[in-house]
Amino acid sequence: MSKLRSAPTLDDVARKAGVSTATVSRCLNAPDRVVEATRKRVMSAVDTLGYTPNFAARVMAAKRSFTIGAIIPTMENAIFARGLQAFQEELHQRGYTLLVSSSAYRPEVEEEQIRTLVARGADGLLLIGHDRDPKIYDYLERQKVPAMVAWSYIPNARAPSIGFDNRQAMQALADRVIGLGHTRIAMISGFSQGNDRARLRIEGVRDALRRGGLQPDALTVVETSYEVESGADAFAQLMSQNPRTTAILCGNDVLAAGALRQAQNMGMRVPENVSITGFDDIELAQIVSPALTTVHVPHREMGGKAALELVEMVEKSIPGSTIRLQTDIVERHSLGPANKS
Amino acid sequence: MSKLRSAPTLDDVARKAGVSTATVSRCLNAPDRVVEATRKRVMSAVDTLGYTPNFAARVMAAKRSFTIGAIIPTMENAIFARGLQAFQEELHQRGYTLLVSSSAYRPEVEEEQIRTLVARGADGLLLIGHDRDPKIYDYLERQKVPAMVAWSYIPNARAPSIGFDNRQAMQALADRVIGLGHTRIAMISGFSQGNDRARLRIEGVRDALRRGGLQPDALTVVETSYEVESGADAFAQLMSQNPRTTAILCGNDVLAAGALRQAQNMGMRVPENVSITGFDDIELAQIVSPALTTVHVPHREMGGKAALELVEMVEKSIPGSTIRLQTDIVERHSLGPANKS
DNA sequence: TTGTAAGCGTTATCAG
DNA sequence: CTGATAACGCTTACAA
Repeated sequence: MSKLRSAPTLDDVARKAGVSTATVSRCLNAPDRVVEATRKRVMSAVDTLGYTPNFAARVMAAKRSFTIGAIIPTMENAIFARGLQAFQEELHQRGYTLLVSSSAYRPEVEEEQIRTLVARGADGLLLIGHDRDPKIYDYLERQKVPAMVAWSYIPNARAPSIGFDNRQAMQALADRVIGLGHTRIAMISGFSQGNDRARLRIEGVRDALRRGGLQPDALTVVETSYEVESGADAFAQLMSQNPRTTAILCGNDVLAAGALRQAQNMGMRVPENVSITGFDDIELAQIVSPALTTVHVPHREMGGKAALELVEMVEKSIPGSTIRLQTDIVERHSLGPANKS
Repeated sequence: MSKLRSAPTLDDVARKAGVSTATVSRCLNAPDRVVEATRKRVMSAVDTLGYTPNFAARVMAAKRSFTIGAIIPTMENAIFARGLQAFQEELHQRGYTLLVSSSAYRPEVEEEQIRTLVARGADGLLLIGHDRDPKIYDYLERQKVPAMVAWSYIPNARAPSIGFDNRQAMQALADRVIGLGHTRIAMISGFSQGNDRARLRIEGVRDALRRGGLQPDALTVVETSYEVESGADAFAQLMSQNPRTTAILCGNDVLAAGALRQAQNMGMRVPENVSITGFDDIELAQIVSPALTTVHVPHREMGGKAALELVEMVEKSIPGSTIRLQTDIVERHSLGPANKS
């Protein structure tokens, strides 16, 4: 009693090839465990029928989904795009499929999505940054779903991570700014609450201030959402608070692009009147003019290695190691010497 | 014989609440079909156990996955990001999860991903643009997986679509350019092969040329990949071919941003020496300077309505209707009157 | 309103 | 090397 025009099943293939379903299954999953002759017969049945295995059934039976989930804070700008693309390419090569969802920087949303992904049988998870309710790590451990953190390097954290030292990277950039003679410095950051990357970058600036003999506490930081518009607003606010500011360090390139636009709208020249720096080195950094001096992050390398590492964790049930990547400063044209006014 | 520390199942909940698995299932899927008292008991069992339904099992049994798949050409720039975000938000509200994958503008990859998504039990699919092997539509029909096309409006196509008339939209912009006195016009487009949006936009420019009494065949079009860098290269090429060109229409904002940068690198002023226009009105368009005159596309509206329509198609098994959205020209500063040199 | 039990399409264990 | 057959966890007629 053939179901009408429904997708062919293992059974259909088995019947057509005159073998058992077990054999068909083997042909697909362990081809070497079946003789050439039958394998051929089965394979031809497979594609004359246009058979595709039913995913849900496979997951249920095998208790593996060959699926990796990733939850990123946002898809609305390119910050995570390139790294994720590399991540997905690497996974694909290894036979895994990537499921992406975005949390809009909301911890509750992220938590819900983690649970959803786990319920869907994700074999492993990629998370951005370390900051989250410890319960989540407990949950993941109980469920035995390995997770890898990216975009942040923190050794001995709850989860292994691949990334760079946000604090040190930002400090290096701030050192440079200070070295150029800037003393009246301000910062535009993303919200640091629950965001270790943002928090550490602020700390990095303070470190540099301290090293440069300046008052770290005097640093004015405006925290805002990661949008161009917000960067623009923050810039205006900072400038009205202290018009003599000569350098504004931004938590990322998106914010910097906004600050830059606002500076120009206010009739200021960059970097002659005010210097602006970014972070991430996304494409945007090269598009604005003047192009942004920023911190280059090896996004593709990070994504690719994250995939490799996570797959290892999944397949060998090992803890996973923490990997540190280097960043470097790319000098373009938005940072110049302090204007001795 | 309790499996050690494995995720709790329906059975565990049923036992704990002293009811049958059927009842628990009902509590979760049709709460009104069970009396308040038992429902409460069940629900409390559910969350003391921290129960989450097993997705694969649910899909197998219900033959529904509450999952919608979307395949977009790229995640590397923001073209599809905003629309997709709206799409996902709307789906989420209706209890669906979105699975995204990107095909890197490669038809074979797209086809494979469509099959993967279907095998995973996607209840419906969102595809970008109409151009693809007709076999794919046949396949989708056989599998009874409804698909909706976005970013392009073409009535009576194989699949219902939501989008705008790419040809007419580009024509309107080109009309404006011509109205400003430009006659030596060139175009930078994405590859038009297998990309109806790109192809129709080129046609739109030709239409405008024709209406303006100019030679449509004389239009030089450079086709390239949708990257800033490519836009820059194309601009250089176009200018060396015909240095007297006064306006360059670009297939999208990314290309336009590249062209703009290249123009400036070559020491040309925009729009005084050459006008450049974009398409899409992504954030980028406002960030570059001069800001791009471009075609505004209602991305969020498109994404939101696509979700609504697709869910309807899935739930009511109806064909789905084709919806046309309006675009409009947003005038910023990259387009000016023709320079009568 | 609730329970019983038959699938759903694979994989995996055991025999043969 | 291949074939039966028992799970896997849930939904859903059908009965009670």
